[in-house]
Amino acid sequence: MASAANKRQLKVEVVAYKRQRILEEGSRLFFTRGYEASTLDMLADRLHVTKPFLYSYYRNKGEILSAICETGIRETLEAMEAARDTSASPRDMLAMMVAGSARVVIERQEYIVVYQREMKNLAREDARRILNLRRDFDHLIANVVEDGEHRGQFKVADPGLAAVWIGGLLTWIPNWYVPGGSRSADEVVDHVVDASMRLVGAAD
Amino acid sequence: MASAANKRQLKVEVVAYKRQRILEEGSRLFFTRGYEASTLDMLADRLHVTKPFLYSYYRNKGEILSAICETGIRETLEAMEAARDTSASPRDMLAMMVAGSARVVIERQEYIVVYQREMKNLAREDARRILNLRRDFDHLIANVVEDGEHRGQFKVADPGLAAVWIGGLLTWIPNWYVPGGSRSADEVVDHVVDASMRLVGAAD
DNA sequence: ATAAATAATTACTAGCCAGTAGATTTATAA
DNA sequence: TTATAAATCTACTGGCTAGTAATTATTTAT
Repeated sequence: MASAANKRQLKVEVVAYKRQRILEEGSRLFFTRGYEASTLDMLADRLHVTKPFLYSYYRNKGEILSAICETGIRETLEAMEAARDTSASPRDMLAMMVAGSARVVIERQEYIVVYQREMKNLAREDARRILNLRRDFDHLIANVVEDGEHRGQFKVADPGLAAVWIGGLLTWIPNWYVPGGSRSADEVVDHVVDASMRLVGAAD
Repeated sequence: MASAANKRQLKVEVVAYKRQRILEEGSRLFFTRGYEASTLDMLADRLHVTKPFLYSYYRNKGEILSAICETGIRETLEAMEAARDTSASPRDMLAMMVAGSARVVIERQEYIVVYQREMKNLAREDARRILNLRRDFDHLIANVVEDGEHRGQFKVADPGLAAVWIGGLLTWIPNWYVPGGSRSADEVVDHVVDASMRLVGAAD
């Protein structure tokens, strides 16, 4: 039989699950209708609950948005960090970083698009926190590019700018990639990696 | 003294000017506050007029948005077409196309950002019309890339995809370029051209 | 079983804003 | 001048939605 401690534990998990489901449906809804045009009643309907339910898991509408934005950027960042904590050469490391985050972008299209499109709707402080994550992201790329440049594996005029370009390519994916379309996710990943390599002037 | 015909002519110009001013302030407003968060009263205030004034120049709020989006994409398209109607080699033509549209993107940041961010708020038909302009844009690039590929000036696996990447670079500019910042507009243009050349594998 | 605590709901309000009807001012023409 | 037309404004409303207070249902603990 379940102990009191186990029950408490389960309850924590259930709460976390509910919060996550709200974000999932929320990202889909905001993705298709836009943040402002989406009402909390719509979101509640999709979850087969009511609006006050949402308010017992998030303080307000803005907090749901900020959680979505943060999830999107944080997961791509984590994919990059995983590649960084490797002893690969700059060239291979950059390829892994780009491939890893491209996969997250493809998997989490809705989160990424909402993040990019609706950031201006964030409260001051949330915006600042999330912008910092974005900065970390750019710096991670810039560092590898710079490292590769010093070691003669890349040829770029401005590593910071090259990092921005690569970030742009990644963010751009949801604008043209259609899941279930003519190109597979793996093909897309390969293309982004190839394009990134060209941008940093990696030798073939 | 002015003839009746001249007066009529002047009036037409004045109407066009007023419509244009509405778009200018509107793009600035929508750019900073977002479309949905911007009210027509705010827009009217900035123009030192009243809300019904706006309604005598545009049918409704959505028509103002669609006019802004269309301006943004149309001007970049025109810059590209000007380069296409040249007898330059694919390499030079692509460079001119990218440089020209990059200049428009920089000059018209607000229009471009609003176009990209708020497109989902467009009425069905407006969205379709503007999407077609966007397609023309992509095709123009794709054609030059393909041409250059055949003539051995470029080296790309998929010209259509390369065109999408270049479109992405151009659209990405307003996300990081700060007018009056450390990089001049001309530098930015040069960098975009350089990045595009790398993406299509143009020989140095 | 039953009391207490937790979870979720029903039913509401307060404020905002796109859009409009009708009045008023300004320009044009006779 | 004065009559007509054009341009603009004042003043309003109807619908919508974030957020909440009070109620009911469901767990949990004893």
